[in-house]
Amino acid sequence: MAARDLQERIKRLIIDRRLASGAPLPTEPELMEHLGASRNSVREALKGLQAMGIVEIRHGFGTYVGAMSLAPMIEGLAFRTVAGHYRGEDTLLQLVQLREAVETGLVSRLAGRVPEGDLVELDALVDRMEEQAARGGDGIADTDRAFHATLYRGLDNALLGEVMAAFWDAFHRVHTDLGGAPQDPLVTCRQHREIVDAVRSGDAIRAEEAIREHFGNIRARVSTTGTQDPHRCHNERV
Amino acid sequence: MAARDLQERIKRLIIDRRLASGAPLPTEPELMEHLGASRNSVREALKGLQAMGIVEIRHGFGTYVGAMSLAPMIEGLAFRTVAGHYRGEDTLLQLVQLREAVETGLVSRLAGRVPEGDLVELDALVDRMEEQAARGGDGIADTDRAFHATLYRGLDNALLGEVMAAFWDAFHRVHTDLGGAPQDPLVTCRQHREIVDAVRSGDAIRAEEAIREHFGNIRARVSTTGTQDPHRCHNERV
DNA sequence: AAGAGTCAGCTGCTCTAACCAACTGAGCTA
DNA sequence: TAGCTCAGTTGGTTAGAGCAGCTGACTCTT
Repeated sequence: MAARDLQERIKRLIIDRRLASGAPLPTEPELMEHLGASRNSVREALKGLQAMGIVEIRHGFGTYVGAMSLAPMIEGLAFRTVAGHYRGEDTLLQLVQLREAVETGLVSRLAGRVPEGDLVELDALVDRMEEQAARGGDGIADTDRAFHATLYRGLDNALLGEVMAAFWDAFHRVHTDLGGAPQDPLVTCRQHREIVDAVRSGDAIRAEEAIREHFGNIRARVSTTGTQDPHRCHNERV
Repeated sequence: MAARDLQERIKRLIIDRRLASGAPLPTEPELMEHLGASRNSVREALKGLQAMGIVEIRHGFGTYVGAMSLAPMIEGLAFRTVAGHYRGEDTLLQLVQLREAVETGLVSRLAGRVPEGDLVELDALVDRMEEQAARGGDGIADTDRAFHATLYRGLDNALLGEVMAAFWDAFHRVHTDLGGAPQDPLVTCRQHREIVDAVRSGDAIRAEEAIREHFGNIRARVSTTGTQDPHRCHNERV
């Protein structure tokens, strides 16, 4: 009763005081008095808000308004996918399809509208990706993530970009946790190059096709990922 | 230190034991012993997991594996949007654009692929919507939600449908909380009818255009929503 | 014998009080 | 002046007690 209520009241406090991300919240004793609850209840409420990214707690320093990033969503999506996977569901494939559906829709809108500066940056990222592929593939995942982030920057909508990045993160994290088959770096590089070229040419159909082929490659890898016993890979992050 | 770790260990417990949604978790005393932590720490960890929808706590009954729905994501998105809005940011518009971008991408894929049964259901929903519009608009929001949910059912991907529904919920909740301008029911009905017809005809371009017009209408409403003082509408849910 | 009411026992919820650990900043020392 | 130390603040953790909601078995009534 009280706990749920406390969370709402703390949220209202943030709204009412127009607190921006990073702004300090009252200390625990202050919140205790302001909310008329015990320390324990206040802390439990804060823990819940922390899990939602609304609040950020720094030991020995204070409590602050959180970045409200989509990190909690990534957490939830990833766990949901891993848990479902181990119970024999096709959750990982669904996650890939989610990304594919959304990204094909977005890229056709992007075709021909990406600023030249971003296109140059994308080219550079693919260059780096090829370089990393030649050296064994170290750090290629980060480059891949940067590629997608840069691509969707042209949409001029921070939220949209964040959501795309969140889906990418969730997929990547689950895939590595589950010990999925690594991608062929050369094929991946070629596909990314094609995406840049297609977007630059302004051909929406071709861009969509390029994304679809890229995801077709990913889907193939996912399908080969069998259900492993979780006890066998205890370094996984869930 | 311990709290974050405890959450991970509880998550691993769910994974390792292959617990499905609704399965009972150990009681608090059992978790205390199993995890070697105090009651308080265990509870704080559970509160965090509860906020992420991973765990469901029922007073006087027990703790269970949660439905892992996207409800927490809705919560986070909604709060982020409301908080940003009151600080003068265009967060609500960004949320609409997110929906528009994603749904236009999906509907073009849906065109001509929706099963006849779903199409009939969509027709019935629009019929009901028109009826509700004539009677003053009561319950029209629920029908609208059902419409979008039914539409994307044809994608045959539960996760995708849930994400769409989550975006709808987040927008709707924020819009009502902020006391946004109500839509013109008749226009909305006409636009939904057009969407069904377009999808049935199999014309992807037309379907996309129908969705875009629908969102153009929504965007217009959003733009007229000024920043109100939160103290003036205390029945808002944040 | 069937039904309703009661109570014991589980469960999670809240509170108090004390101590531990991380960080900051003022003041001291070299 | 530069660096160190230490006291004070903040959150982290533990402990123990009592409150509150739910279940199921027991008992009493009909």
